[in-house]
Amino acid sequence: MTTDKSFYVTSPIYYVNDAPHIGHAYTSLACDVLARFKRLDGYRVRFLTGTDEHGQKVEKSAQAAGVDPQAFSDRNSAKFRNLSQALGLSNDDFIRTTEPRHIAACQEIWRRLKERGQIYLGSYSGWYSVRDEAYYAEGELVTAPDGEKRAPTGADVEWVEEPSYFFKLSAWQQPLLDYYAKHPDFVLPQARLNEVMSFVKSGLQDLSVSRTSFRWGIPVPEDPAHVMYVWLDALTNYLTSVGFPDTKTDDYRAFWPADVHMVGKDILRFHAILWPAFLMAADLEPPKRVFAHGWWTIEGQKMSKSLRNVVDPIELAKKYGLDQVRYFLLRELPFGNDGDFSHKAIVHRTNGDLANDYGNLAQRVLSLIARNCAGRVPTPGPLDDADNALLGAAHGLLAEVRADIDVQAFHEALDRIWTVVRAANGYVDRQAPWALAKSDVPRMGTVLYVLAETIRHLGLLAQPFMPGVTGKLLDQLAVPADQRTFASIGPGSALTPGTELPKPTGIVPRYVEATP
RNA sequence: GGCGGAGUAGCUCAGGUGGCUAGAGCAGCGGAAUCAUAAUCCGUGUGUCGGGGGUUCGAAUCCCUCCUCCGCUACCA
Repeated sequence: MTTDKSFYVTSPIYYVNDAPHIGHAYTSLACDVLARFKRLDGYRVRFLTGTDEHGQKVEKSAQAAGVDPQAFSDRNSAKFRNLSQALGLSNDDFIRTTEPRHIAACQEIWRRLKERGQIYLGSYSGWYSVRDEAYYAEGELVTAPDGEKRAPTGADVEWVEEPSYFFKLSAWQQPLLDYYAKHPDFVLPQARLNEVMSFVKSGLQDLSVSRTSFRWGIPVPEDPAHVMYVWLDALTNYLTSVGFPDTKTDDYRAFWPADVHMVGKDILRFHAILWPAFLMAADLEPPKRVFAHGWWTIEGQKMSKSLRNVVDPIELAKKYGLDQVRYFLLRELPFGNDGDFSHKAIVHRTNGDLANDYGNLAQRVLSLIARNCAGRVPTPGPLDDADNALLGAAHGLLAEVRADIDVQAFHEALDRIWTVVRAANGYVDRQAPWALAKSDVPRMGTVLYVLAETIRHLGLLAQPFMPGVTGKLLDQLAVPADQRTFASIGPGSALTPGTELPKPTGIVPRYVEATP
């Protein structure tokens, strides 16, 4: 399908100093659902993910591991690439900040900012701990019993100054506030925009955007003693992927400004304040939306290395099934909220919603057809009110789900689809096609046709969330590959009576506890 | 401390520009059915809508106040 509609969604680039965990998977899956939905809805889509590889932490971790930072980054970046594969992500690009294309983009952004007088050389001063190799903010310091200021780690701190380039962030306070006012949906959930605005209102200071204290970063053009501040480096990846600094390319024109930057709530500020400020200062357009989602606890506990409860998403997918994990993460809680991931919850949720409601609906309908209609799509007769009500609900779903997806309300979208799943199960019981098989065969055909059409829609619409399960469902309805986009929603692409169907098999297994 | 959000059935939440007998899912209880993955369907909630006060013919929904919880309050990412 050709179209002039385009959609650009990004995950953050993940820091190679971390091991992939459920939080990374969550962000990426949300992006993936958006990307898949928009593709099915006729958009030209670009979904970007990747890894963030510069910074003092990486430099130090590499040192500790006895390898050079590039080798360290190569190794850990590969873990995130594997994660994308294991999750079945449909990303169109995987960017690494150590790639030449990205270094070029960053240096060009820098030049632009410099030319436009947005960056100046000054000196960065602050409380520095030699032992921790880190600066601390005034507020973080603690006063020791002897009256001396100490780092929160207890280390000695000293007041030091180093030369640094600064970005005139202070100049963008009002333009940012104007931008927020003009784009009230720039940050979602809305409560997060309030936080961002109050932060900006409280006053912005110029930002140190270069460092001389370590080397693992992108050299500042014409002053290679400095490397760029990691966030200026990292955020620019969103531009790199669409071809920047070449703003004339097809990709750049189609995809910039980005439609959604999906981020965890911890990095919202960088995306909602620094990033639009950098862009405006470079005379580039700010993104259309930043969505800040919440965090998962594990069995009621915060995930942490020390608790050793860090969940490997690949293991989860192996244990529960990839589509089950996808469904659970996006259905269990309002997107944006924090939630708890527990074994009990995912089993309850997926057995109840997926196996019992969704999978079993498909199975009962398909096997009724297999047994009573010689395995062919039945021929419908006249439709009564009950038939029209169910079909109408199925046909009307797209518009409603689309509205939910457009504000990243994944849980609402799924809830809405499930109202039709439940309605369909109720319809099966009330119509009792197994009884009609003995009393009124033509009516039975109508009922089963209505049901087949209904599950076709339920299959089409759930594709972004569960590509595997829905693929099996659509296969069993003999829906051709080219009739699986949302263009096939509605009666225009209805199943053709008489079409031969494959033998039905279950599409979603129940999770059965291993008996000890 | 400052700013912001939230407190609604056992659980998770929706509603909230004031006005149908306050809703959904799950759990529980009762029943039906037997096509299906022992899956499904139907029925069932006397809830102080956090407490108190106020405005109003009428408030979960507006105002005041109190209590509780949560988030944000910049340069490791």
